[in-house]
Amino acid sequence: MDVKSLCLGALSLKDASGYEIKKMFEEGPFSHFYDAGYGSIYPALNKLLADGFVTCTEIEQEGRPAKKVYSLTETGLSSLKEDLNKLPVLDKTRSESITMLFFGHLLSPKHREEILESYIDYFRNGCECIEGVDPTGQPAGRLFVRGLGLAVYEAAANYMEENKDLLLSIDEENDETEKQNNLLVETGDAA
Amino acid sequence: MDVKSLCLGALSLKDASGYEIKKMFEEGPFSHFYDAGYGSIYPALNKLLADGFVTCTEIEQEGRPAKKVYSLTETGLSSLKEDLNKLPVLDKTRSESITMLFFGHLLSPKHREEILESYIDYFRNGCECIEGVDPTGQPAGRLFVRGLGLAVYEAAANYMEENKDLLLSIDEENDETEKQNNLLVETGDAA
DNA sequence: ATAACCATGTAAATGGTTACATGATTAG
DNA sequence: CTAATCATGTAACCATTTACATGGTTAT
Repeated sequence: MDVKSLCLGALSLKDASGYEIKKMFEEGPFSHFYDAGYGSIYPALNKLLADGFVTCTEIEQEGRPAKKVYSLTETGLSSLKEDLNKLPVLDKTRSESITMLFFGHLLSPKHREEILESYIDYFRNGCECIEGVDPTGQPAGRLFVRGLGLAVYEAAANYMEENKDLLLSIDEENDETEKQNNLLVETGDAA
Repeated sequence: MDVKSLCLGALSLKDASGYEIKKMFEEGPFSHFYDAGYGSIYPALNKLLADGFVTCTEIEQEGRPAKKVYSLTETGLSSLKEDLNKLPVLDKTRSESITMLFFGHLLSPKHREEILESYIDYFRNGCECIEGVDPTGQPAGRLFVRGLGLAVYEAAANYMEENKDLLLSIDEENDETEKQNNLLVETGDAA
């Protein structure tokens, strides 16, 4: 599963241009479990076009640049189904916020709280973003994923709010160490 | 934040060899929010050694290959703290399981259930894996992250178990479409 | 005016995975 | 006897990100 398959997936929902596919990835429910930039979408679409998995119609617009709208072909749909019927690769999550909180004892209290608060905001925004999309009439798969995203984001935000003090308590525990650490950061001149 | 910073982080907990760092990533609470293979860890350690961020002691062992145990230097610790005091990059999650369930209507009912069940197992195993590590005496940061992982995994597993029927109900809704889709998969000969 | 949005693309750089290479020991 | 564990490393490959390049329109 790469950006090519992802584009095929997006096009299975509706015909779209590269620009619109990007929007689908970052605005729709898509954004919460996969992402892709222009630098990967445009080459992917050109590759799919060359392979006959999509067709392309150039559409002139008044007062806007022309856009290339892509449609799935029958071979494109078959290819997508083949991808979809493989066994999924295990999830890969890369969270710098969690990594930083994990090493909370090396952080200044101020920065630790800053990270915590913006991470809570991140999940609350995620919830709002999902809730903002009207689920009426959506197929079961998308409803399921929507609910899963909501459940996970809410659980994360709630846990963090309820356990803030666990992280903030480091201050009292390690007060002396903290001071030394901060001194080191101020003094140290690493590359 | 790359594998180099991650190695510095691991070494801030205790001195270790590349092999041991890998184990920390895949067994400890680490595994749930970041991962790295030998192909990135060994080059990272050599780079860190060349930069003076770590020192290396070769330790001969009876009946085992010699191992290189790395320790953080003062500049290494400063560098780690610098990394840690930046603003974290937003989480990046890549879930093929969710992508596949999202396109549930294009999946055979059997495969859809298979993905769902093994995804639930994945989260349940994640919980067991986290619970399997004794939290006694761990610093606040690690306790916090431990609890967060547990909360998120439990929420995901519970949601999926409670809403299984949402996905399995696609069969009745789209019975005719399904048959056509399956026919297409069997007939189609995409590259 | 200035930023944001619409719209497409390429090239270089980054960073990581996979496969390969080696080899002894121990547990099932 | 076979698989797993311990232990290190390189080279090729791959995918994606970032920076660059261009340019009109619309909203603030």
